[in-house]
Amino acid sequence: MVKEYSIGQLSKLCDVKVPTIRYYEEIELLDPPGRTAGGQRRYPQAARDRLSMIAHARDLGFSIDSIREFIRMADHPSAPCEDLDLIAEKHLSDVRKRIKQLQALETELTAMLKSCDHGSVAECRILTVLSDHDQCKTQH
Amino acid sequence: MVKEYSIGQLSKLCDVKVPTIRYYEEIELLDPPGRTAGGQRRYPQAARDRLSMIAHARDLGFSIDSIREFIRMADHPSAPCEDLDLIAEKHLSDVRKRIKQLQALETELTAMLKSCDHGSVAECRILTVLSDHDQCKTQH
DNA sequence: TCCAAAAGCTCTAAAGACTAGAGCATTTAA
DNA sequence: TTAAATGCTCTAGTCTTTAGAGCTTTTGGA
Repeated sequence: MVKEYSIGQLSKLCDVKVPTIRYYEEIELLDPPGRTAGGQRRYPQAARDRLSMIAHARDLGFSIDSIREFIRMADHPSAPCEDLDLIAEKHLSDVRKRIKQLQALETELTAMLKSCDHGSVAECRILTVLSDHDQCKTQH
Repeated sequence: MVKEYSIGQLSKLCDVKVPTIRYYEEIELLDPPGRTAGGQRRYPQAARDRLSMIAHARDLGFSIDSIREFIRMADHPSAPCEDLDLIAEKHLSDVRKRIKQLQALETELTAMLKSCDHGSVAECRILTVLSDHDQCKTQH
């Protein structure tokens, strides 16, 4: 007998709030699950995997649209190579851009913390760094 | 005579859309500027600096509320710097976590592209990577 | 088996951070 | 001087969630 999950169980397992799960169904990011005689949702294991993937990708900062592409990719592993290649490449460059931006941000935040040596705001460079783009250690 | 900017000039200089500038004024992130006889906004240099700071901070991922804190502290320069420090620290650890996650994803996407190179159909591991935390090269 | 509590259902509305459009007024530059 | 560009306010929409009201279904213990 196959294990099924209620929406609440899925919510806990994937750390996604119940209304969010219903929202994902509404925007067709999740397939509509089966229902009990009383109308309650019952999810198969596959739904758990997918929701977990969505949650993880969201956490990584991917847009819903990007996730739709991931899903499309995953659902058609036999699609022509060029198509897959193109989609993957687009996402890879996205990921790399994101990493670069975050590394720039890391550098700046580290510099801010270093210069903010628990003095008063008068000497705190966080505000200076934030106001003046030329002060940035990196481009973005 | 002091240089003043129209809202459109400010928009171009700071790369912030015109309605967004008005929105920032509405939520009191920007001081209401002076007006011409005809009622158009005219911004002093200081407004440009502030908007530039706000835009930069938003770009770095700070929330409006965090920015409010920065501004509040800028207006009270004798206050201790620790609060500001805390905000930056919180962001820094967040940023580092995200960098690690994305680097793991980059690895997977690169592998996918490689397997696509020989004209054969890629075995799509992206969904697995995204769903299964245990598969990740790094912790998060 | 019965019943209260927990969990689920739909629907509406809000939050945060913008963004777009309608319809009109003011500035600017040829 | 006059047409184009820009600005004004106001309303309403976007996207991704999240919360609440009011009702129904499930579940677990007596």
